[in-house]
Amino acid sequence: MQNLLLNLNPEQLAAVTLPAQPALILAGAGSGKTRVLITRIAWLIQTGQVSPSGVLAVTFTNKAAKEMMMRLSAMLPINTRGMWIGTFHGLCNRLLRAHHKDAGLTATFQILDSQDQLSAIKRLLKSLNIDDEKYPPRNLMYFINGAKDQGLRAHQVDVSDDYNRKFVELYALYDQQCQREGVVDFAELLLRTYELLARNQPLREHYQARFKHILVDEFQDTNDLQYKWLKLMAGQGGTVFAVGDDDQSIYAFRGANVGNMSTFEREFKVENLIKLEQNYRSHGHILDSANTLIANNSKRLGKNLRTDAGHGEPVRIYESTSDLLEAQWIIEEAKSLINEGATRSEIAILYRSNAQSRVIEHALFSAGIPYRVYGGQRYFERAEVKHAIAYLQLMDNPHNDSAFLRVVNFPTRGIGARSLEHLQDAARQQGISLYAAVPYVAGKAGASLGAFLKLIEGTRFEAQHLPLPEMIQIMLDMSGLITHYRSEREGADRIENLEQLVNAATLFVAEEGFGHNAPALSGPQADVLAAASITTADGIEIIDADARLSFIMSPLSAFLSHASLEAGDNQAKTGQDALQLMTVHSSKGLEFEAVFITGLEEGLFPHENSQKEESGVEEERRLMYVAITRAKKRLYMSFSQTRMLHGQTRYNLRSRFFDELPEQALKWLSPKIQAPQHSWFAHPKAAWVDEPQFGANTIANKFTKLDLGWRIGENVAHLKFGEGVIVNIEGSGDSARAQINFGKHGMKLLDLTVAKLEKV
DNA sequence: ACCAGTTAACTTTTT
DNA sequence: GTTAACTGGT
Repeated sequence: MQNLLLNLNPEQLAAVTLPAQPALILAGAGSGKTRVLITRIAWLIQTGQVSPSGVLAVTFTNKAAKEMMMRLSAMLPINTRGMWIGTFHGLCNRLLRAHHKDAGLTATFQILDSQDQLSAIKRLLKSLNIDDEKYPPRNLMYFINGAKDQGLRAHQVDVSDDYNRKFVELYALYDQQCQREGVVDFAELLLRTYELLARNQPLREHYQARFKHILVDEFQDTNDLQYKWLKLMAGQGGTVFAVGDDDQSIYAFRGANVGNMSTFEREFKVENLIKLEQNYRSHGHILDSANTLIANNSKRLGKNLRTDAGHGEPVRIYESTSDLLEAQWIIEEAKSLINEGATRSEIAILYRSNAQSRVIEHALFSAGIPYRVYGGQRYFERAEVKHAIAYLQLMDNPHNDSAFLRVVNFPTRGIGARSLEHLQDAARQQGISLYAAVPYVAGKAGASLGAFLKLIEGTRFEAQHLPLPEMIQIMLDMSGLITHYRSEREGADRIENLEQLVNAATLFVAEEGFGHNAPALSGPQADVLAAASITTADGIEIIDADARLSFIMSPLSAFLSHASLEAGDNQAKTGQDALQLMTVHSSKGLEFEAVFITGLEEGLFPHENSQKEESGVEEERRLMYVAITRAKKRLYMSFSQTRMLHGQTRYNLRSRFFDELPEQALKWLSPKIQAPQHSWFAHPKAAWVDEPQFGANTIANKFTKLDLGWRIGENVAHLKFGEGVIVNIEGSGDSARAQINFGKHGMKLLDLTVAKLEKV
């Protein structure tokens, strides 16, 4: 038996071996948070305090859940497959499948991803003849998800005005539509499970008794409903072990509530609060920068990272004149890093928003440097895969109208808008699904719809007793998808993706233990199965949800939920050693030898949409904190005076975050403040490299427009508004006015003859 | 049913 | 500058 506790620092050791009481672990970036969480589970099991089936470990991403399982099986001789380790949504899916009747769902209920949800909402609005200008589908979706994330049903939402009343009404109708179609959205998975457990006492008590230890990763990212869910699962005296970092809370925009950390502390009467402040990732100057920056936030639980690694190199800061040059500079630096022996995949280029990647990609492409962009389209989100999935969904649950509409005329089979209108009328009249309404449509339209219905039923018949991969192969052939893409010019990739679906199914069936060669249970996990069926004191039989999908649903249902819950790899194909490009958000949890944080400009980072409220700026600051703490040895930050955004040139000030960094940790590679007479000529390098790109009609000639000595792009200072950049000048002489970007004070139009402006 | 041409929008993102 | 969604013509 290996000693799990070796090589833990005193804080980590204390956290791992805490008594069975509620605990909050404040774990800074790079402090070994995941390690503590996993070792805690292993230690609890190894010391006999809990059996593997008594552990509930919740994460936010599938990646994190997988990593946890992998590392846990490396520590202990157990099969983690049957354990309750997963995402909130994955675990809820399992519970709802096992108890679908109690939850008011069909056995084959299907899960809508955000795309599906939006189209379901659009469909709803259309069927109700509601003006989607007045009630934008996207807003309605945010409204519904926001309410659900707080644990509120339509009738529980406070109505403030008529506009809101309509939203609430539509929320209720949306839920009815989903119920009719046998589908649930992501938020519904959680809310349904919550309601199931809240209402069903025997079930609740069963799971509360079962899960002796509940462990939560990234606790700062929980929303209100997830917190309530955890509270319900834990019950009285439940032991929740929450690990998180309030300084890394960057998902408030999707409902995450950092306040859950202090609420948890209060409501669970947490006596065990441990801070992990020893950082094993970054050198001193980098860490100092992170610490000094984040100290500007007001609402913090308080934490300061330290390292034994020494100061290391200073943080390098570069000011560029244009986004193009910024990209070129990044590439020059990256090149020299590689020449010095750096591995490409150990270099990351981070940006605030995806739109910024284009310039950088372009420059990398021209320079012939391999790179990888995270956050592209994922496998199960590709159109052709979505189509194939829709056929499978119809085979498993024909009342899924979204799936029906997606493929009823794809490949085209002569079912146009008119035919569908008839069908939708019939369905509405009868209050049934489109599939069920087909017999009610007469004439030519009825005939072609009938043929489609026969196709689905024929496919289901042919496939019914076959293993999942063969089932999918038959669907691909019979649906005509493969034939359709074969006739398309650029269909080869799509066909390959479709064939890939068969492979994915083969892999899935093997991994989830479906089929004949499912591994037999043995060892410490046997009790997982033993609990499969229990009878409570009241004589109510409970079918216990096992963590393995194969016990509670058919391979097809399981595969479909897998497709919705795990959209597939979010990163470009691995293989070649490549530079890593991603948003700051998607960099969370990763680390690199060298990091470039780019586009550090007012309006971009912090983003302009977040500047209205102080809490918004604080979240941006945490985002910046996350970005800084990704770097191990070398950190670059850059910003540009001009940038093409939405097709027009923007003049930005450098980010306020620069003023919040410790000067002694920084090294400015270019002058911090430029002499006014130099303006964009300030960098000889810039001017030369620039010439080819700066054609006669781009930025260069804009600078030639002089008025009263003021130039577009020039940095100025105003008594009241502080520093700004001249974005535009209109008129001339005594009617000249300048549009000036004052960063946090916003854009102002000032009369140049009146305003007291100074050159900076 | 399908194409081309026009228009409006547009942080961050996992499940 | 890009893209999705819509309009009008064939």
